[in-house]
Amino acid sequence: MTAPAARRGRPRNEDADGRILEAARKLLFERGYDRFAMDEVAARAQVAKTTLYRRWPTKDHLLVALVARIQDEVPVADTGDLRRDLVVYLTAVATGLNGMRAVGRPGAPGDRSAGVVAELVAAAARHPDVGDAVRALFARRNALPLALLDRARERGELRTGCSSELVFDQLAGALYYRLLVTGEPIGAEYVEELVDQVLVGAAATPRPDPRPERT
Amino acid sequence: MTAPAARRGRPRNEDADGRILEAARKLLFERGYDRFAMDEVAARAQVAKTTLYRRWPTKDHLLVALVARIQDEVPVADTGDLRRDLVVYLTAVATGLNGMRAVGRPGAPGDRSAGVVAELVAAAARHPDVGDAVRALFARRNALPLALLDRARERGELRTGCSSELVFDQLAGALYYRLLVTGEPIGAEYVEELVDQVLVGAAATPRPDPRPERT
DNA sequence: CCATTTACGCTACTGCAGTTGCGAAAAGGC
DNA sequence: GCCTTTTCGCAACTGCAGTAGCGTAAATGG
Repeated sequence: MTAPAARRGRPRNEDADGRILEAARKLLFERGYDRFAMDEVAARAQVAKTTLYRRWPTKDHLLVALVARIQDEVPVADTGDLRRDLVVYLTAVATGLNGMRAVGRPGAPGDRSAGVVAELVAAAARHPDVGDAVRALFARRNALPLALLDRARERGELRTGCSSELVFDQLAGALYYRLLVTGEPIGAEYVEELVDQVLVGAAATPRPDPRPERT
Repeated sequence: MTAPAARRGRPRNEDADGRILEAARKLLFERGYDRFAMDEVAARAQVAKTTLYRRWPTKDHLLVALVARIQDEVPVADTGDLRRDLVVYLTAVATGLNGMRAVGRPGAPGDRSAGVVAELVAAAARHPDVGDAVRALFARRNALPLALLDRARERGELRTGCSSELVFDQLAGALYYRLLVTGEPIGAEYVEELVDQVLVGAAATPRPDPRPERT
């Protein structure tokens, strides 16, 4: 796959890629995406600006390349306990998202901004190819939790007629909706409530109400 | 509330506001947000660029003002049938969102972009005050469907212990997640499946499976 | 009438994304 | 060794967001 190919002309300075991405990463975390200047990335990476644009046609493209690289692998537990596994996974996602809020900003405590994630979404909307890349990124990231749901379905724990995608949309959707739209914080309690609520709707056996508070 | 106030200096040309917003609206729909130049808005509205910036400190601010103005009131039916009312409302929202995709773009049929909505979200993330405005916008828009849920709860149709906000997060979240992240189209069937699924989880009386397909 | 206050238009400026053109460097093919 | 191909660095450029300074117009208060 990673064939050297030995093409015709002067070879690319592969070393430069790393320097650029590293410089970009630092600059992004220092300043955030808006005060992130391509000229300065080039300067810090000891590279001409044109070289930079030969690799990533726009700033947005560089951003997704950066995020794709940084993206810490969210670990997926698979203990067979669907509820617990989902809570673990979504909590990790929420923690990551909360961390993305403050990237490159003065650490205001009441920060309700979606930070880098919002810029990523906007970049995906601006350039079709960036959109494809972002979707591929998410598909890769979501493959494991989706498999979790499929396996629970095979064990007979989920209703037939409700697709795993739909269930996952509800879970991830609520999280991203909070992050991107309402801006409300996403705490651990919220994640648990959410999972419980969604699983009530998705479970095959009518579960008892997880929070029986009838007085 | 709309006191003339009769302040001290030269009064604002209120007429200009309308001209600017109208010119901006047209330009936005012609070109989309990225090829939308403030200079041209000023030119079309017969106004100096500085005047423009005296009213909206950034392009992002002008955008939200524009969207807040355009925002067609989504009608809320309240027939007492929660499922039907939610489907009606969310379908209207989905239609609106789908319409937002193509704004200012060559009408590519397979358009997966989130268009203006993504820019709105990014703008909200960039400027705290824009974020507040956008959240106020959504709060206003969502007040009625939330009331719908509250009323159903009063009728005893919803489980205790699951907040209306959480239910609404699942519904709206799935829609926005599809629009902004996965980019998948949001059809009428999807909305119905979603509502059914969420209501199974939220209903007080354990509903029968809405799609019994067990063979 | 005149001073003050605020809005307007105009021009010129900075900063940054992205482009263009060109000469030089580094590889392969012969 | 020479030609071709591709990358690189450099410098100058366009386009647009946003700003600054300044003279002028339109209102209020005395």
